[in-house]
Amino acid sequence: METTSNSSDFIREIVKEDLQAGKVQQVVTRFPPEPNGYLHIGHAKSICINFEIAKDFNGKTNLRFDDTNPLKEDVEYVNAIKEDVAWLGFTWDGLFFASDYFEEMYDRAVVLIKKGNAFVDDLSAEEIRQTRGTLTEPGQNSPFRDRTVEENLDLFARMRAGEFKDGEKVLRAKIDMSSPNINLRDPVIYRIAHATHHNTGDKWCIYPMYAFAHPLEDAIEGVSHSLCTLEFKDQRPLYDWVIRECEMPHISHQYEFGRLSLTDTIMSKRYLKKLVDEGVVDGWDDPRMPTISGLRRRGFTPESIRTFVRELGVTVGSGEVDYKMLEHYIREDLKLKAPRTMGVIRPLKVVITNYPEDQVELLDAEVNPEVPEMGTKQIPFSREIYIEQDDFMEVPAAKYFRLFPGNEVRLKNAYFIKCHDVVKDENGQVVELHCTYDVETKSGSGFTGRKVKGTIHWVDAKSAVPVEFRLYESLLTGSKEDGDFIDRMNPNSLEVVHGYVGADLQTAQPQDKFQFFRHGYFNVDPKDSTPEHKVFNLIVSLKSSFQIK
RNA sequence: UGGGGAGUCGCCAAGCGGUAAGGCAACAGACUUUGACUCUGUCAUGCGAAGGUUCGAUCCCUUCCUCCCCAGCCA
Repeated sequence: METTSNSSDFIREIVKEDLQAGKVQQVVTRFPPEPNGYLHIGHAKSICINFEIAKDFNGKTNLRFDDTNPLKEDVEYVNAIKEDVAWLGFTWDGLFFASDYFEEMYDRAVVLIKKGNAFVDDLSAEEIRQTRGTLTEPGQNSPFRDRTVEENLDLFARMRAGEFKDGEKVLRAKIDMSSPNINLRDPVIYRIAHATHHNTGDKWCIYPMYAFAHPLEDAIEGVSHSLCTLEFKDQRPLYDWVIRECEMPHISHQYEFGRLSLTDTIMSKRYLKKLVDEGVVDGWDDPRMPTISGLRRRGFTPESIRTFVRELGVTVGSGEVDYKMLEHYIREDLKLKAPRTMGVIRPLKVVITNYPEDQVELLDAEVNPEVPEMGTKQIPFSREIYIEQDDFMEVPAAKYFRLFPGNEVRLKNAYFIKCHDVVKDENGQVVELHCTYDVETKSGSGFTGRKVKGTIHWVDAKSAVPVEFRLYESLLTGSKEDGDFIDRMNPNSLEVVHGYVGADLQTAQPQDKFQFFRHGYFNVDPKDSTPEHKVFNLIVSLKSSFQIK
């Protein structure tokens, strides 16, 4: 279930005003990822904002790869990003690469040089850093700042021609070394990198920097509202400077919103990559990862993510959202979509001693009690079943109304059973229960003779399908005060358990989602699940107000 | 410290001078063949602080405090 929110936000207000004032004829936004890693839930926010705002105003949205740094980028990432955006449910109007515009960017840099607004600098990276000044002190002009236009033109052409080594020269914008905004202190706009680019191969050995390339990309595509996160706020004057000084015919404007943070969640691409590279997780799509592909494998739906993001709103605040809020939206979505079924995660065998030895009966069960239209199915029941270990206590805790010696409970969709004997192994561990059932209490029979407090789930032992359950917790524990990510890794983020599901799940397919009664929502793992050995990923557990004290 | 941004319930977030929406979480109760769902209640005399303007301020002014971002030839 996806909600439609008609609430506005400060960006939509700006767009509305621009349209009304005639400043903008056509709304064009873009999602501009750098293909240097996989997309995560934070990017999902940006994707939703860009696509949905454009849609609200009958505009267009481009998917544009900001591939200006060949050292970090790879086609593997561009393919993954395309898949993730599409899976989230968005269709881009134009598919572009910053590298499509390298030639024009070069030409615009030449325009800058000719106007005396850019110069080739021989200073080393270290020297540039040292002369940039500090937060409180202005920087110093480079000794190469006053080279003639002719010399700059010649040097820049030779940079492109490959006459210089990496780091030997850069092209810098000539703005103001004493600006209180450090981004305006003659920022580097081109650097030399003799590296093979995933798109342009070895055609180029100089690459534009983000601050120079991004505004040009937007202007070239006719982007009307360039939406980015808050940390780019200080770049805005530079963004406007580049478009103006490069004499771009279309003028784009940048607006910033607060990025998404989630509790106990790593949102740093750099660190996520590290987890992948070091094998801490099973790749970018490990179900514990906050990546789009990880959430997909975990079992989240695109609708739940979109609704979550929409309900978050668009603001300039920078808070940390409770992961419980994301969980709420996936529960809400799956509540009406996921078939109900029974699975026993930690099995305890129960023998129903008064049930005929070789009898098997089929019981009716609703596919989803909340959605009668989903119909019913039949599940087998016989003398031996498995129940959850947690659903039995030899010495019951306070307010415990599940199974214990002498107590009667309802078996979901089946009969009342009462526990008579407890079988233990040599260590005193309970290994089996002997119960009796009451044939009159059959589910659906309308029996009202007596009531029981508890209903527990079960799986018929004979037809049970052994499966693997993967139970997840967040990758991090504690809070920021507890240290860096490395100190906060949760050792229990994955627990693998072997149990049983009913025969009705024999045909479950990868990515099928179910609600196991009284447990939670699970997804059939698409990577490790086979027809013979099914793996179920815990998406989110059901809420519970009961705690054994 | 210079520049930029933000401070409304535990979290997110409306509010745009007329007397604090909503969602998440939490708690209490009802219902229950999921201790789920659903339903019903409770949950900021208060909007970072202190002054001021005003009949009236979360919204305007002043000062102060706290947090986040910027000193990559990353994006």
